[in-house]
Amino acid sequence: MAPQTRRMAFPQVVIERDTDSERSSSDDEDDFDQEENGPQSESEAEGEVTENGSRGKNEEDMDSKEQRKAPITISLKKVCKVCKKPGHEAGFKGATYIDCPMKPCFLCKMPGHTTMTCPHRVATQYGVVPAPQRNTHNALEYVFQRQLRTRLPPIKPAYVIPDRVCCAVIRYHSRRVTCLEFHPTKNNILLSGDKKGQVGVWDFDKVHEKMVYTNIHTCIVNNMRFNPSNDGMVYAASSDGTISCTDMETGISSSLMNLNPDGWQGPSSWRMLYGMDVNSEKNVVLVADNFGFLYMVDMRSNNKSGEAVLIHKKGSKVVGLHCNPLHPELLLSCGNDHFARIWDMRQLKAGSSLGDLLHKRVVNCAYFSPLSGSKILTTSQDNRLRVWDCIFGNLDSPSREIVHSHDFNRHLTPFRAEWDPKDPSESLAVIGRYISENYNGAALHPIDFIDISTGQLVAEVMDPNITTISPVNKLHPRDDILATGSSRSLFIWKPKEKSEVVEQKDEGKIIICGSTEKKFKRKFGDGSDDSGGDDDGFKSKGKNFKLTKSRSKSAHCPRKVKR
DNA sequence: ATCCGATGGCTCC
DNA sequence: TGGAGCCCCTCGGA
Repeated sequence: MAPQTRRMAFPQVVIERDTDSERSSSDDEDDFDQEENGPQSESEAEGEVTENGSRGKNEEDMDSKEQRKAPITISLKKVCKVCKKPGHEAGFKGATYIDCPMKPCFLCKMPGHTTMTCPHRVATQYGVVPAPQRNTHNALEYVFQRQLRTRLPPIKPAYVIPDRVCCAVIRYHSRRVTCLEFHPTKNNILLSGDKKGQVGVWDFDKVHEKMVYTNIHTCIVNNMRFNPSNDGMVYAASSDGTISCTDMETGISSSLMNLNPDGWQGPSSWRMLYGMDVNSEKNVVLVADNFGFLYMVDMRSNNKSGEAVLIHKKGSKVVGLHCNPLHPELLLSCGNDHFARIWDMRQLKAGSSLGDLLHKRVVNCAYFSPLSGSKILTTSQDNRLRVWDCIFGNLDSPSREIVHSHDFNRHLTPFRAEWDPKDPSESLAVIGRYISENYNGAALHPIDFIDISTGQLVAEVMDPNITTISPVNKLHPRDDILATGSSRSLFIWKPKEKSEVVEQKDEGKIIICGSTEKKFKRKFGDGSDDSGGDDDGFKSKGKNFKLTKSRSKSAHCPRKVKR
């Protein structure tokens, strides 16, 4: 197979097909056949495995006869760890993952090919299902076209992609990061929540200062929002069943609501809060739980307002809530019942949704577009982003489906495609990628920038030192900055040219937190490892860590991935 | 180096 | 409807 290049605008990274993969079958023969009796056919090998697997009552007799005849030869023929059949083997060959050919494509879920040859991987816009031509000219759509569409400039501006890590805190959290939120007015403050319930307040202009509040929640922080009338206060919804309201300066926190006042009575009664948003027009915090219910808390009185409303299938998790930025009466919810739903806040009762957007799998998140609020973008575990171009039009099917790898659901924070809040054309979204690519010998998981109006991959950003998956990403509301939560670490990305011109005092710093500092010092290179000669040194208060820039074609990766 | 476990959703019965 | 068992690229700690 000829090497294939991925179609992309920026950065230019040539993906070389790992030649190991192409000779994998011959490798199998060479590496795994331990027989001394010469070559053996596939069927014989299979028979041998079967025999080993079904050793019955006569096994001792057979063994003794064979012992007398000839020395025992044990076949070490390996079987595929996925389908348990011999002849092929799924797993990493170097930094390239070889799929089991017996399974449907891991990326697009269609049978007949593997991820390696999936057309969506070779050219990502291949899988975009275009918007159907509809003739639905209703009055609402007419109003929308006249009043709202005119606010959007007809020509898309050039995208600015933050693609260089300018600072990072390694192991800032003690468990994996679950959510991020930029401060609404202070440009350099990033909030992060983790699986343990801790909330970090990171000033990425003062990288060395670590501030993590540990007493706010007892388990997963699922969503955070700032109080729109007091940006020193932040609300957080947690799987401990509480909404917290915390003063960012002091860390003093109060609980607005507790769904488990009697403590742990078993998993069937424990309520967890997932989706959350604030509606500043109506002065309420909206939260939803793992049993399908929506709750509202008045922000002025801090009292629960009204009764809980069943908005998704009873007993299913409601993972996302989003208030429309322009129409305060519109609410969008999504959950594990495979639906995203549009609601009228004035008529909130079970079964009265304005629209039900069906997905094939769990919906990780659903967001209105950030400026006009007239589009919807959802991330579903069926490896597809879905776009509805106009919420006032026909909602029966999405305008576009974009195949994208983000379906791993266990042990990882769910991936969420996030709008770029600065993009006036409302077409740029960012989302981490689950599947890895072989970038010059390292298996890296890029963060993708996708033009959701075309399905085209605008950019994939990665850094050779970030070998973990980055499911949590958020774009800055005003600056060209991307924040990433990857495992327990936080990263701040800026555009290359910009960060080279505007050097801030702590720019380019990496701080390693926690008890495993020595281990990470080795990993990131303190002179003792073979990380190559031309890395950029990042000096930070008496320590000297190295972090290589994201490179384009000449990218090299100091740390080979061993699997 | 290797193993293990925390975990969530899905399918099958 | 509910429980058992399964699962395909994790990640970090013992």
